[in-house]
Amino acid sequence: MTRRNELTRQAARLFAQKGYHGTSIGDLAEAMGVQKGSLYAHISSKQDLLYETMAEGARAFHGGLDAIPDEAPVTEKIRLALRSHLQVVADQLDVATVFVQEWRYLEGDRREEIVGERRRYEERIRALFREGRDLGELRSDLDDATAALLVLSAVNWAYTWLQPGRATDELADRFWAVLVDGVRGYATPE
Amino acid sequence: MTRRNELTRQAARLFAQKGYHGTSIGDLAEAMGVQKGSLYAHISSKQDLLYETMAEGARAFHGGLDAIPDEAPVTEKIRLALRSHLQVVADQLDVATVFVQEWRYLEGDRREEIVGERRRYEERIRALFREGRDLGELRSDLDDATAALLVLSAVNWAYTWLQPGRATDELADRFWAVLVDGVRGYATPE
DNA sequence: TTGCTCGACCCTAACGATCGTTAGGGTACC
DNA sequence: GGTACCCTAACGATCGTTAGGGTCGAGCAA
Repeated sequence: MTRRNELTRQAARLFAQKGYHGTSIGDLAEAMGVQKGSLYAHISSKQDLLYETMAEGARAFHGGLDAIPDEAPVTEKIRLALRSHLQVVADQLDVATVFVQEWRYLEGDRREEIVGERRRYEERIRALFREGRDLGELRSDLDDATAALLVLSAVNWAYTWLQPGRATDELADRFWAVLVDGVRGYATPE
Repeated sequence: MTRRNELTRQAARLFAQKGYHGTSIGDLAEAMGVQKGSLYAHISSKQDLLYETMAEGARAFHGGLDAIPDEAPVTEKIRLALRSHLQVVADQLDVATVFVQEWRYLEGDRREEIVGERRRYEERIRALFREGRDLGELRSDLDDATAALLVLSAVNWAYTWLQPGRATDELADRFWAVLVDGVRGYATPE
């Protein structure tokens, strides 16, 4: 683990804990056991650290979806997507936290870039529900945009309550069970 | 509208837009068309403004739930709770935004107070699902804690996408429809 | 009507602290 | 002789906050 990587990790941790603007270069230096001026041997600005954390988050979330097999049934793909997302949050809680709530402090082109990654990710999730309805694997009268929004919102909030120690996959499956069959437990015949 | 109230409103707006630490007293003064020192005729610290916004948020969210009739069926109560929550977010988007994502910058006792209000609110939602399962209005094998977590997470994220102009109640009902009957549309017989 | 007070509101000017960043020099290991 | 790493010391800017003084209209007494 190079010194540079350690700095990125500490930055993710502190940004997650106290926010980007709430974390000073001095805080970061203290966490590294170093004078604050010394950090500039590794970075050229505080923004660098934010951007790097965001880029790592984007990579992790997209990478998770990439592993989902194309030929699986849609409900299964949704289940795997839920697992993947929560797994990323659990494995890299700090990075995920920053990715979700500190992106607005990015400046310039990097901001547009990360916003684009976020949008692309959401679009991939939305596509699952659209596809599922079109293929007849989900109910024909499904409001797929709303369903996708429900799921995306839920997992985007996961960083606030997810405990990395706990069985994350099982939790994802429980989410999935509620989502797929609803809370009432019998379908309304049309 | 007193000058003091106008300041609180501007604070909510700026805190929502740029974050608590990202908003300076100078920014607030500029929004009020005043020199920054002048603000201290109205407040005694920047924290005051944050606390006040949070308190207003807590009041609004709890007030919404209070209007739900006790004797209604549980599924109906859940529908009304969804409507109420989204309505508060739509009506007071700035306040809701700050309430949801800036609470961690509160300091001292006020922080504990607001955290308590948040927890109490979530408990009221959880109770709906527990009660619904116990009364047999929801499926008997329902994981009520997970269902509540799903809903709470989804609505807590609403401030990021909700557009106050759009038909909020209808949107809440669409959420409810997905939640109640699921995306698959037929129950798995056990 | 005039004169006076009071409260609401704002000003300028500065305080000490902290911010992110830079310059220039030093040590130690490959 | 690099290369990786860290130091001290300071820069100008901005932070939240305070002190002290000023303006203006409403309310009331003469």
